[in-house]
Amino acid sequence: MTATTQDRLDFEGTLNPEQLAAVTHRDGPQLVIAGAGSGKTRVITYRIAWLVKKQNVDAGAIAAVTFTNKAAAEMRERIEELLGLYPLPSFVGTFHRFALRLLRRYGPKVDLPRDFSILDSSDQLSLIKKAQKAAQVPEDAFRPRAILSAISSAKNQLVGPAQYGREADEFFSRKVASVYQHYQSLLRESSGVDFDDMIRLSVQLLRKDDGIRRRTQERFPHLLVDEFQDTNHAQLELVKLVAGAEARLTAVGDEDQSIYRWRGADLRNVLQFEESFPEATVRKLERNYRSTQTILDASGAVVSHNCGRRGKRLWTDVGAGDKIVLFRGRDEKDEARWVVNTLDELRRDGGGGDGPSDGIPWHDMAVLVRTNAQTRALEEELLRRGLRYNLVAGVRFYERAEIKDLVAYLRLLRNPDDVLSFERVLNRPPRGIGQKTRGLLTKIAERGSMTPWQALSDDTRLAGLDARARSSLVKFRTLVTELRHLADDLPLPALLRQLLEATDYLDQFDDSDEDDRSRLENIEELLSAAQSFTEETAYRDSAMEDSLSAFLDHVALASDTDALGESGLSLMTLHSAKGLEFSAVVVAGLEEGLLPHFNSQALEEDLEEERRLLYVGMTRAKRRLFLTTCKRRRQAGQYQDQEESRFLAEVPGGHVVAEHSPELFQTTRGAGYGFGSGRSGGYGSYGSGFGSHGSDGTSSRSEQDIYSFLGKKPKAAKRDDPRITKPLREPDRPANLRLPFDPTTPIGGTPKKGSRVRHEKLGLGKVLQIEGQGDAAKLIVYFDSVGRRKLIAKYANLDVL
DNA sequence: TGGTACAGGGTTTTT
DNA sequence: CCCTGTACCA
Repeated sequence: MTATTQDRLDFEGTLNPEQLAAVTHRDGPQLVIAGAGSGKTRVITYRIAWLVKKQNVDAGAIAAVTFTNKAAAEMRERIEELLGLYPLPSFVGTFHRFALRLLRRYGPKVDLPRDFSILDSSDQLSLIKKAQKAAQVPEDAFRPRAILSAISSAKNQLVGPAQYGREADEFFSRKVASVYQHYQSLLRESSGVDFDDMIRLSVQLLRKDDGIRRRTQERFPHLLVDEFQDTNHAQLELVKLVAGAEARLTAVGDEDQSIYRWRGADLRNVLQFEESFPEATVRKLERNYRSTQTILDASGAVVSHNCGRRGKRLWTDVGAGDKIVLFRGRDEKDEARWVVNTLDELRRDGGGGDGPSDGIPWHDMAVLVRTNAQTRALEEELLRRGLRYNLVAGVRFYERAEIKDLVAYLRLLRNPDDVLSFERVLNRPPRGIGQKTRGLLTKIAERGSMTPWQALSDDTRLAGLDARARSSLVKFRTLVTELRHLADDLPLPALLRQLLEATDYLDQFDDSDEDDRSRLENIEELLSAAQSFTEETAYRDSAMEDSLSAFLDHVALASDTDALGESGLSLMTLHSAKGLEFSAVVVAGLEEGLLPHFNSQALEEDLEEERRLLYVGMTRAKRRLFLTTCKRRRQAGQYQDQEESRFLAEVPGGHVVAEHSPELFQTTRGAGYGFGSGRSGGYGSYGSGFGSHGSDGTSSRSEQDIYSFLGKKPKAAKRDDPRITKPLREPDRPANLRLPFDPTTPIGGTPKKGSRVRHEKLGLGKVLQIEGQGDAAKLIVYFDSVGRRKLIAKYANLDVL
């Protein structure tokens, strides 16, 4: 059986010469510069297969490290395909999971408590605020986010609080130093570890303990690292320590796709690889299997304006393909209409008249934007046309309040001295322990230098509290104590159900309220996540001694993005597009201030990163690429005139066909300057397009009412959460929301209580209540399609029927 | 204690 | 415009 798999594995026949060289590389470190679409995952997985099958390396001696869970999962799957029934490498996972493994095992060596909790970014922020209070660094002068990011970059540079304090030589950094000190003690006291510390402390551990370092190196003599351009200093050090002197390391990356500088990623790790690993071999994969030559040349031309790169030239043998289309629109609505129109056209006939109709399905197309706010106009247009879409964004599952609450309960059951979880859960659901009682408890705890839980456990310490507060607190104590006993015997899903029961957690929600229903659904998904986690780990690892701990670690590190929907156009930021590909791609909003973004225009390094962002966007396209830009755009509520992005001038004119909106033609001097060659003569080439648009359009309505955005984002935006792998409901059909909108219908008078009304997007409804008067009035309307909504009369633009 | 009112600020985002 | 976070009142 394994023989068949083995026979199928034909390295020479499947890989191109460069890939083969990387896969069969002998000892010593190598850096593989893998251009977009050049098969880097294939190189990593085949190398592992090669090591195992041709070099007889024990699979258990291989560790493959990635950045995201998603990449890790994909890699695992593909290795499994290649290796068949061979045992899998003993580690395929993220940097943080790797670090976590070390720390769970050897934590005490670096002064960590046994059951430490992993803080997410909102936990971090609240701890920072506490630290600021303790350090007397006022929040209004020193924004917690700024402080946090300073501390985070210090940690990424492996600078601890003491060293930071020594080196802080100006005002701000002295404040940071002081908060950093306090923050670290608070972390310690609350048994917490943040993401940055997971790496930093692992490095510390391996540096200072020769035995553990040697054991770790012996354990993983073969190390592969993906997305090396995203590593920060601390991660590089970790790699060095694990690789050791032998350094049988394969690092794969692409400096042109480094887009996480703001998060500490250090391009020098790629550019100066040989300094970290002197014996290194550097290879390049330049053959591209994804895009047309036009797309490769154009994107390559753009990114060649960067200095910080090794340089490469991608090629393909699929031919030139269609030209890139540049659209200049009047504003973001105009842009959205054109984009949706053009893509719809493409869906129908594949576009560009080349041969028989081969439409591109919606799910194989994407619109990429720089900022999340840009998706709004696009969403609106898609909703208006009743088209389905996937918005890759939104609140992450494990960051939703109800999920965080329940997870905090679980964390508390594992470790009641986890102060953050304790405080989160203390009065949730409300049980009469408010600010005052909480403050007193904190004070008692501080006085005895203990955690709130320890203070709560000691009756004599509660003596000073008034009877009501004390009884609430004692009730809470009993609740937690009982749940902790249950936690010892019950399997996780049952424990969660008991927890919901015992806390009356679900009572806060009203089944008839839309938001509450979605919260209840989220809780159900958490339950099923716990269920499948338990089943899976039990199956994989029957010796799983502590499923609660394992689940909590899983939850803390989980956040697989993008289980992209089966159907529907994808809308996402350029950042979240990395690693994906689509037959047709639109990069929208090529304007100064957006791409490059305002805050990244000053420093050359930042600017280069913006350019790479565009490069990443362009190279997502397999066949068709569109770029759009507008004359003006509504930002933060106001229209602003926009300049075309400087990057557009870097796209070689010969690869581009320019179009512009007739609206632009009407309102500005002749558009289309700049791209002399290959202009297709302006509007109209995209068929059914513009004639109809002009008439429904912006001119007949004022700008104000166009932007009457209601309630929350459309339901479709909330779509299925990708992190949980249960079968997902289809996103709510925008068709529900679509209603014939007739701009000629006059607005018929003032809505009164009980009036039947019609809203452009929400459809028919009945006014339940009115608060306030005139334009400022707030209406509570019950809509047939979406239920209760609160609207501002002025913006709601309701038709009274 | 907890809801509702206003001010302020608004890249990107994984772990 | 929309979200968050804090201030104030029931």
